[in-house]
Amino acid sequence: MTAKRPARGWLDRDEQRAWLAYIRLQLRLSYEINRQLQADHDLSLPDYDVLTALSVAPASCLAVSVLATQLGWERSRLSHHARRMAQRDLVSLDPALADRRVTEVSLTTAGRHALEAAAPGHVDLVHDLFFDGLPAHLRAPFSEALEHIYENILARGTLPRP
Amino acid sequence: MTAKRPARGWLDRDEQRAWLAYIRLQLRLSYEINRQLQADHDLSLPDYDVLTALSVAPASCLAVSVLATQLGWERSRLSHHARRMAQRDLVSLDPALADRRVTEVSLTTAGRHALEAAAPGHVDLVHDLFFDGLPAHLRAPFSEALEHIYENILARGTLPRP
DNA sequence: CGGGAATACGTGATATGTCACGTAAGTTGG
DNA sequence: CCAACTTACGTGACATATCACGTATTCCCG
Repeated sequence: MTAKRPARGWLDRDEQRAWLAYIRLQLRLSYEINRQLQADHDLSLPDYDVLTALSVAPASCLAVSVLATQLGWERSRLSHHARRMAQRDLVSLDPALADRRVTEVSLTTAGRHALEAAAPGHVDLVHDLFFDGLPAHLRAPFSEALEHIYENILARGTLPRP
Repeated sequence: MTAKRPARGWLDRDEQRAWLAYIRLQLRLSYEINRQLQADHDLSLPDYDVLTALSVAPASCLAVSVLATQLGWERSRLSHHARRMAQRDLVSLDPALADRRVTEVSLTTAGRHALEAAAPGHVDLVHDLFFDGLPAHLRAPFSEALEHIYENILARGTLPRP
């Protein structure tokens, strides 16, 4: 009985459908979102992700490692990126008092303003591209499916749990 | 009556849930997949996408523009990327006979072998991370939701339809 | 036919991401 | 209290992506 699980190395028909749908959606969507942020606000999507994560953190401030884990980035990527954002005065980097190995990334006033300026347009785009295409009756099962898959990746993936 | 559509610039509770679930899934998943391909087969995910698209094309060969549109890439990105892949002998680039403006990208024998070597491990990873987390009863609505959103993006996005 | 518009690419400068490695600060067992 | 380990980052070399622009070819229309 091999009906539910095809041979290793292959996807069955339904799986192919789901995977193709996921992949091509993801490609288009990230492209469009990146493009809008860049054109309208001089922010890349990674910039926006960093600003958003900081804005919901206590004191708008997180250690590099913690922030990297939350975003699902490698630390060294964040290290480079944060330095560049600091040059643009979107964040600031300061050694932590408690543990001097730690560097804390915090949102500057300019960074907060940039985020507040970009958020409405970004959210509108998400609405137009994403939610306007998602029929209401599918929203709950869709979220549920995403959450299940996410949990599974946390459990089996190589990256630490946030 | 503003129940179904919140003010411009914001997401309602359900929408936030769906969007957060989508974003964080996407981040982790692309990270893990990239990582495995790179570590096991010296291919990036973009490399893999190019090889896959070519492998299903007639004569394993497509014009740069056509391939770029299929992948949802800018042409110049593909131009650079294809040149690098050609240096590694994964693809070859030749001017088309019919229209000399056109460059055709085709799969080399080595490229096909690289894809065949990488595909099973890649597919297994997709299985483990993605489908093992997706309950069977959610698979159909999940695919349907993705397809609806994709269609909407094609209709409203800036990139041409494949 | 001839000349301007459109199409298909390539390129060079620059921004961004990745990998391997190094250094410094904290932690711990003897 | 100090040598070995671990943790937290930064850096430099390199790979990749993006943007603005240039060139060659084809199309189209008067």
